[in-house]
Amino acid sequence: MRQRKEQTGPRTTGLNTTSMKRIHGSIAHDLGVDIVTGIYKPGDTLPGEIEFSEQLDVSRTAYREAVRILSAKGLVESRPRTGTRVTEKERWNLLDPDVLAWMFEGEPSVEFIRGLFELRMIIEPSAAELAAVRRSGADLARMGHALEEMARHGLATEAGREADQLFHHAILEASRNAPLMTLSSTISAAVSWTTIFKQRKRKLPRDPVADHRVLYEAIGNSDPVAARAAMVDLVRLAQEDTELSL
Amino acid sequence: MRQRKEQTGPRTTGLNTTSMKRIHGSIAHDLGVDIVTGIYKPGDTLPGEIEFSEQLDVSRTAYREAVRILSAKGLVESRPRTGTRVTEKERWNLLDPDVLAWMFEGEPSVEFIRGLFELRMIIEPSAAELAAVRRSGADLARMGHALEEMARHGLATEAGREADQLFHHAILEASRNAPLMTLSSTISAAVSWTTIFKQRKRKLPRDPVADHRVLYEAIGNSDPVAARAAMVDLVRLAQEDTELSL
DNA sequence: TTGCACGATTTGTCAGAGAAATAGCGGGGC
DNA sequence: GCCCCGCTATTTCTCTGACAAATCGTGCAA
Repeated sequence: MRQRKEQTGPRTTGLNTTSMKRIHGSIAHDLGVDIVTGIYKPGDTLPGEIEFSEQLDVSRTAYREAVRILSAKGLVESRPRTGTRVTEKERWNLLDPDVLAWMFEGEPSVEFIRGLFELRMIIEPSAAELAAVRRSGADLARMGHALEEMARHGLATEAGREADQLFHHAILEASRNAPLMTLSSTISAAVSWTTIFKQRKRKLPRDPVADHRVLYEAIGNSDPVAARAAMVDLVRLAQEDTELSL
Repeated sequence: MRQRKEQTGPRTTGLNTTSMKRIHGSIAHDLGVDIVTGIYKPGDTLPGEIEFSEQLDVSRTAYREAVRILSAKGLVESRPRTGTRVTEKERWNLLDPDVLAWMFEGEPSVEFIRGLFELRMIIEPSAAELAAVRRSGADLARMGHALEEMARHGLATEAGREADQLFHHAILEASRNAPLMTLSSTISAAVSWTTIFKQRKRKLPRDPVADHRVLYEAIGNSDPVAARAAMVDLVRLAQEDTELSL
């Protein structure tokens, strides 16, 4: 016995930062998805510990640890007597990798997608600029390798998408700015979303690998102005492409 | 009995996002601070559940829930047999409000402070630009009110600092971008840090309230270019001011 | 040398019992 | 009638003790 009744099954999504192998992890995942997709709305009270644990046939301990996780990400707040309630959206840690991933398990709203691209358009050009100034040879090598992978597999493949994320990640790393680097997963999510859309909805008007190469060379030449411009191009293209698909 | 032996006492810090009233909260807080300040280094193993709970005279339950919180913020990772280890810095959610607050309970490194200001210089001017285009009358009213408060109390006071944070928060809100808004607490931390420094180390060469007013009016006039410029001025000033104090 | 089984250790899960906090209700005083 | 205060019921919080599951390392065997 002691098995979860409602195992909703892994939805077809990419990477998991939280293990999710343990029960408390999968409960946190499921509840998290239900919250960010709006099944539970801000102000709603989650099932009480006894109620929930009996319904799903798990221990109160497991449920409580799951709630701790959600609480740490700002999604819920627990208090005696009133129970555990979903907090208002403004307090959610939307940039938390898990929360972001949970958002993408549903159908994120158009505004949210737009917001993410807007953020990307703010962050990445500056990151590219910094990277052009601060990059080391090792950074450059990583970018070059990712570029090769992209060229080899094409952006429509899983491997190509992975390489794309690696490329952008390498740029963030080269910016030598720790707070900026933590946004890498956020950027990745946006990148992934874009390329998925690209894959299934449109043919690209230009060769995206070539565009990446321009950026790569600008950073290689330690030319921050060109790097910023190239990144702006890159993001704008992705943005327009996505916009057409919304 | 059942009382924590080592209650390190509330360090003199500002706001708590996590309640910390409960035992698991204070354990998470203490451990979190110890991790981000480097007492536990990446790769280190945290005390085992039995060991820790006996030493501090708390239950395994409480300790485990604390570890769940830290794990949700990317600070640690638990596995059977090997124990709970501190993860490498790259995986920490530095933009998590709690993690950020914990960083500031110690003496953050110069690079980190610089990185934070760099991020602020990237984010806030764009946010101001967006706010100038999208702000509502209510947003403007909030900013105006915060401005008045700043003028009344001066930036050297606690009330003044609070008003400053409110002002910047209102701008983020007016940008109408959810992911951007979640960076508000990050910005706040940087703002708070700056003004604290200002207060105890230097006299300002210019009237900061007047500078804020320029920004406020640019946004009021729906002038994104002027708003960006004003915000750049504001952040640069804070940055230079802080730089001198490092 | 390589592969595999096993034992030891640590986290993971469960069950049950109180303790603590608190929202809401009701009674007493004015 | 209105306000303040204490009581009660409910929910989370904490503790305890037990067993399950995972996995690293060891040592044996092929």
